[in-house]
Amino acid sequence: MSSYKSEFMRTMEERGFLHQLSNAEGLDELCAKETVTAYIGFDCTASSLHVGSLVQIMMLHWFQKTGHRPITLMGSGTTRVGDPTGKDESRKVLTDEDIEGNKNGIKQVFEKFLQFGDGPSDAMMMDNADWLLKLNYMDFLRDVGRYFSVNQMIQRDSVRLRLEREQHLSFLEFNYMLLQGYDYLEIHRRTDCRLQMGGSDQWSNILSGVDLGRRLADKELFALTTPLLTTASGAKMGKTAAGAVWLNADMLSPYDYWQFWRNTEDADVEKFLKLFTILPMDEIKRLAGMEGAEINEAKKVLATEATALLHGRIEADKAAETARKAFEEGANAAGLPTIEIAATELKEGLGILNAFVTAGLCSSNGEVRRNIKGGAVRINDKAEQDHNRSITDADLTDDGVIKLSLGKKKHVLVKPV
RNA sequence: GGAGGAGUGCCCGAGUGGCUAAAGGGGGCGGACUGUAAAUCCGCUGGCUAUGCCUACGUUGGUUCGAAUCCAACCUCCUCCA
Repeated sequence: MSSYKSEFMRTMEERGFLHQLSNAEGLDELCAKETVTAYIGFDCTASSLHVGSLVQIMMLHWFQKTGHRPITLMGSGTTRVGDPTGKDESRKVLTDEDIEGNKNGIKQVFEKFLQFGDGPSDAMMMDNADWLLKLNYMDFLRDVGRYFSVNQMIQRDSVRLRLEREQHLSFLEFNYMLLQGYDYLEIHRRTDCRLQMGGSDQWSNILSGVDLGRRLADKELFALTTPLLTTASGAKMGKTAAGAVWLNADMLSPYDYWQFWRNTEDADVEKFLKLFTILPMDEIKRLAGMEGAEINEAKKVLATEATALLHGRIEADKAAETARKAFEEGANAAGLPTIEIAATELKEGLGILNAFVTAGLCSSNGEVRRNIKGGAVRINDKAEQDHNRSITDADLTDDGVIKLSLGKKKHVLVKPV
């Protein structure tokens, strides 16, 4: 079925990673012949990546698994500029300290998916600040700027949309594509990297680098993008009830991460199994063949496998077990997200509004009030109608905790310490 | 540099002196139905120490008893001219 010779390209194709390729045959041949180096860049705009980046990370994972060398590029240099792609407005300028902090937060995730080291296919981490900060403006303009046509630059979606929407686009941001193009050239020079991958929104940025490679290094560089991920009903990937689906455990617990995958739409189960687990294809086919309520089993596998990749098998099994208890037995599973509160404070009584905000279930007292009115607020599984109610140690269950629920799916345990 | 037009809540978009925390739609959240799914239907959707107070219609000032609405300057964008 697949016409590709290299294991990497075959895998990418059958698992649904491919969207655009600059030269499919050429890349396939190269991957079949030798150990290739490829990179993907990541912005340092937040202290954790979220599931939106997971496709790219999985791609690097497979790239390494099929015998090649992946590079993760931390964009701490380009983050100082800000990628205008897909943004309505200029992003706030981040301070260098913020960027450095974000970089450190993001780094941790890669170690879960990639093996770093000095071997031929061991992953490397680079940071474009290492060369971008040293650039000399005049040299850069002359050596790189001459190859960029403003006529073409303003046709690009990232720029055109801003222009059409009558949104400000600073010259600073306008330069982003040059810098990303230059990154590719620089990484190629340093590591003989031949491939840049990324989300489909990065296509034109990647091609800038391909162009530079041909002109300044006289070498064919390759470009590969993944499809833009949306759910079957069209929503963007990566939102949950509580906000973004962060990859760092301190920003989204393994339990919540598991829940995110568990709540996948039926129509997405196969696609997600292929992209976000490393289960063999025939197993995925079997799971994806399930219908009706049975498909819930496939979703549990998806959730556990995806969670295991990120947080480890132990955490994944724990999350699955917690969910089983909470949803299938209705029990007060101890593994639910838990907040701690001083026992003395609990003795005096904690206002229900305060409690739900502290637990992170609501973002303001007003929201708690509205949810109480809407019948969504429960304490120890009992609906609560009184916004003046306090929770006290009298509410402690036999397990020594108090269970706060918002709706049917969101639960937090309060534990006195 | 000149002339004209525009900037509204998470997004789109109505509103041209008080009845406006701002129509409508989208999104989000909650409820019903289910399978912790989708679709559908219903409710909610600025904050607070809450029959009141505060913040909010690009920014800063001003007029007025009262401003998203009027005026001035500034910022950004669009169109035409130079």
